[in-house]
Amino acid sequence: MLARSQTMSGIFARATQLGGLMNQSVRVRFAPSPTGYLHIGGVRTAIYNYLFARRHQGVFILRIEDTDRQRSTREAVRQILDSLEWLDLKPDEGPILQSDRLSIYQEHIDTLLKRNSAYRCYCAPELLEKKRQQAISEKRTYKYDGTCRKRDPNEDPGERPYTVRFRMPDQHPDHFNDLIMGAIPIDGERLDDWILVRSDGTPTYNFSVVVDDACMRITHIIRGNDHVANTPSQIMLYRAFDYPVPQFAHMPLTHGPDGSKLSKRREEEYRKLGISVSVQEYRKMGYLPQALVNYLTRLGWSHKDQEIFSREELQTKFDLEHVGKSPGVLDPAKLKWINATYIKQTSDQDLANLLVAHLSDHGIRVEANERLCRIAASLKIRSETIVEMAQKSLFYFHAPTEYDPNSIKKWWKPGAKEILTKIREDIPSLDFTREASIEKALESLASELTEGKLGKIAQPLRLALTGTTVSPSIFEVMSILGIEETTKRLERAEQYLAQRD
RNA sequence: GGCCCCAUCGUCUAGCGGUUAGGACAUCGGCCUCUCAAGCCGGGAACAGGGGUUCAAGUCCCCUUGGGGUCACCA
Repeated sequence: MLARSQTMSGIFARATQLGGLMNQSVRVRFAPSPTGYLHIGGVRTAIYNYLFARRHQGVFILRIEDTDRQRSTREAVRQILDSLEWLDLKPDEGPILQSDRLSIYQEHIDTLLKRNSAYRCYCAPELLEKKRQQAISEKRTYKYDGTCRKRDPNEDPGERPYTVRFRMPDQHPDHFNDLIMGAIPIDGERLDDWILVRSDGTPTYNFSVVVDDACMRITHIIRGNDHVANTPSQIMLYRAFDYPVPQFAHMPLTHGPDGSKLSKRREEEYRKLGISVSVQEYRKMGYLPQALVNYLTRLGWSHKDQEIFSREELQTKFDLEHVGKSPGVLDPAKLKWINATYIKQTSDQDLANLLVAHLSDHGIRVEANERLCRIAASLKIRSETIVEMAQKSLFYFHAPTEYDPNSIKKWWKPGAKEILTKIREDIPSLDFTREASIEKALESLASELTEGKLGKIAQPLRLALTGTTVSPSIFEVMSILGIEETTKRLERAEQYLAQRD
């Protein structure tokens, strides 16, 4: 009874101090660990947090979980920042580094120790490992046996290394309420005196997360489903501090085509399928950030039948209620379709700007001038990615060095050379700035030479100009290539045919 | 293995007791057409299985099966 009222007043005091959690504005966070590039599943978590914050006029915080100094790198932090910026998911606060907050954890440990809610544990790691192995072999759930729990805190065990453990209370709630998953039972058997501070003095993840989330007054913890099992232990820690317990929303994980959680170790496999665990890869593969955000949001969340959402729509429509409970499988085909949809909506100038970088991968150095805009315009309905667009635009920059053999067989039958010659001779009389002018000329040529069949002229011509029989409108191609280049390519084809025949 | 979660077309999903089970991607036809696309029209394709509850079950309950997650001095 006494304990209960103390707890209640503790919560009240804290809540007052914080301005009251009830009518407090939403504060969410994304907390990746900087151990490599940003994981695509992490991106989805970031998006949901970001969108939730916007929807509720809340604050989106970025926190870097770098207590594992072995694996954390500055480079990884930079990559995370870059990726979030690319996706336009910039945090309102942060990045906050856990490694800068070590003293805060220390204070919290002192509090816990003082309250007898934690104790030092001198058990040797080897011994604990042995006990765990034994539990496993006996098919029991391993649980710390509490050897050091009963130790007198004032006794001096000397200079031996120790960890700090949480003194798990006997009483615990029988469930917690998850905004996505619903009621999740809490299994007391799984609650044990877990480690808060390692023997090297660094805080463990479960400990630092709680302290940080509480101190940053996070109201809603939206994170991956793989954290559900930790949640009960974390809730118990909030209670030990008399901190208000935030709302939890565990979102289903993103799976690979094989149906299991995406793994960074399987990049090779994924590559062949057109997917990746790394966000940056999607950028390299020519995806638009808005398309990726649209796809990732819609993977696991829905708004009736709508597929395409502007950022504004996402920010007003996103809600946790319509997040599904089952994992989503990454589907590159749908991602491509969404990307293609976004490409069509993107201005020629923006596409040209994107193209510049991808063309340089092909050794082509150009600027996003008017010509490149026209090239982009000619390709935008035919490209699912910017990479594909760049690939398809190559013929604009390089005259064909060879012609597709099958196409030659089909379209450059004897007599083809005469058609090409005729076209070339007509060129000086055409207005190349107007596609209609070219179209008119070729049509009249068709009625003269091929019984009005434009295809019989266009295809041999296309082969001469592009080296293949697939390209944007031939009139558009000629117009973009210009009189001089078109003439040159025609002459070259004629030469080729002259040699052959 | 213990614990937890999940289950509608191949994939993402709508559905919140009464539907010809809808949409999107993919796929397959057709139209359009200078090729390829885009666009338009159309087809095939799903409630994992079994018990209940109910006048009525994709929708509620239980079991089975299947899938996933998690069990550290990692995060």
